[in-house]
Amino acid sequence: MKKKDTHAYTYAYEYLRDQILNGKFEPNMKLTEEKLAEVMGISRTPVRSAIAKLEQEGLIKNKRIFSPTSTDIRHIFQVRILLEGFSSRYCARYISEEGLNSLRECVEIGHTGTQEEVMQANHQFHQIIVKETHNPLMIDTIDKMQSIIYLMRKTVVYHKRPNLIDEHAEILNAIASHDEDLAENLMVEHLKKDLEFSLNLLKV
Amino acid sequence: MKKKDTHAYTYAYEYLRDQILNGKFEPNMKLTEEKLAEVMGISRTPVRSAIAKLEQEGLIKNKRIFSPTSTDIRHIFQVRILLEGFSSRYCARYISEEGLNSLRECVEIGHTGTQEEVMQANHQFHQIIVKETHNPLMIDTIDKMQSIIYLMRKTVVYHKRPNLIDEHAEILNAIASHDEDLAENLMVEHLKKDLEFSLNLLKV
DNA sequence: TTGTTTAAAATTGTATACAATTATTTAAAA
DNA sequence: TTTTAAATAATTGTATACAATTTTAAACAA
Repeated sequence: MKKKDTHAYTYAYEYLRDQILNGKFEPNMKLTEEKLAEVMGISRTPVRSAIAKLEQEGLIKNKRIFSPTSTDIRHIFQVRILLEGFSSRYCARYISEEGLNSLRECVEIGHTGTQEEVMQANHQFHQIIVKETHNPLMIDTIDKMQSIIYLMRKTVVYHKRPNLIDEHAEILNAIASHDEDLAENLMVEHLKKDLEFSLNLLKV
Repeated sequence: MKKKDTHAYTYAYEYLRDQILNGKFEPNMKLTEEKLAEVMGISRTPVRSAIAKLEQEGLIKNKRIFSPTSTDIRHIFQVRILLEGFSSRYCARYISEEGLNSLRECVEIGHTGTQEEVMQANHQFHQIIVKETHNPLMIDTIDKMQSIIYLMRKTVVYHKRPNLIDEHAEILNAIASHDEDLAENLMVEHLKKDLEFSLNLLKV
């Protein structure tokens, strides 16, 4: 199953990440390097690197699968809201015409696409806004949260949260009309709704 | 020089970090695992881990010493200001009495301590405020920026930026009197001044 | 010169053996 | 029994050899 055109540690990273995100591991399960290495048909060394990286991203904590509590998720969103709120404000002031068009496309797909496409477009919409800050640290920090954000997004799209796409459209409008306060506020409210919607579902 | 009571990879991490922060390496210099391992008297394996961690913290980029441009530093502060501004607001609402006392102590040392103590107290002051959010991701994110922030702080303290401690005292007052807006604003302004002061000095 | 191709060297990635540490089990004492 | 201590097993940390890759240098053609 090992690909020849990529490094073993990349394979290990992606394999582990997918397994975790798709819930193939018991929550809180202990990961041992040797067993994983055997399953993947590689040695411990690349598995080690992969685990170290996933620890940095918060998917693994202390060699155990991290299954966030609702408090953990609230904490993650507290940071996310701060960074994406700022990014939206920044976009309202500085966004390029191409950026705007990309955002419009995402909203469009949100209305017409398949569930898989909507997932992707949703991700893109937020990604573009952050990228437009052109701040590598900002982009990177949000990037490292993506794995866990992905778990949320799946819930939201899969269970068809009401107004999801409409809210994107509103944010887009605020950005397009350079209304900084509105853009930030709408993004903050949008994310808070995502958060509460997901938490309610996860609790059931 | 290797300590017996700690892991080799911890030693490697701390050694490299210190060397970088104290400017012992050429900016942009390429780090090779084998040479570093030889210098430290350990094998490549722990050196690898250390480098990987420092890459995550932004002190190394692509196996090269990262020497931030002023644009890089502005980007870092853009994120820092966002997170510490929020934390100050949060403190103004929720801080504990112990927290307040710790902050008071930091201000006190800022007035009376040696340069080394002032450095430490300055760090503590900001650290406490972030810690009081009790948000692990927030704390962790700021933590990973510390290495680079340290470079700034050294400049600010060493060159005795005017009003440094007074501004801390004002922030403390705002927090103690639960004035959220003021606490956030003062922190934001405080950090912006740090930034500009450092950038001006570094440019000379 | 400049650019392209090939050979050599340097460096990183991976596997594996062994050492150090940590967790688990077993057995003895209270 | 319950607790403590010792022994054993499991796991992680480190060194090292070798393979794959990347970088550098050299040789040659345009």
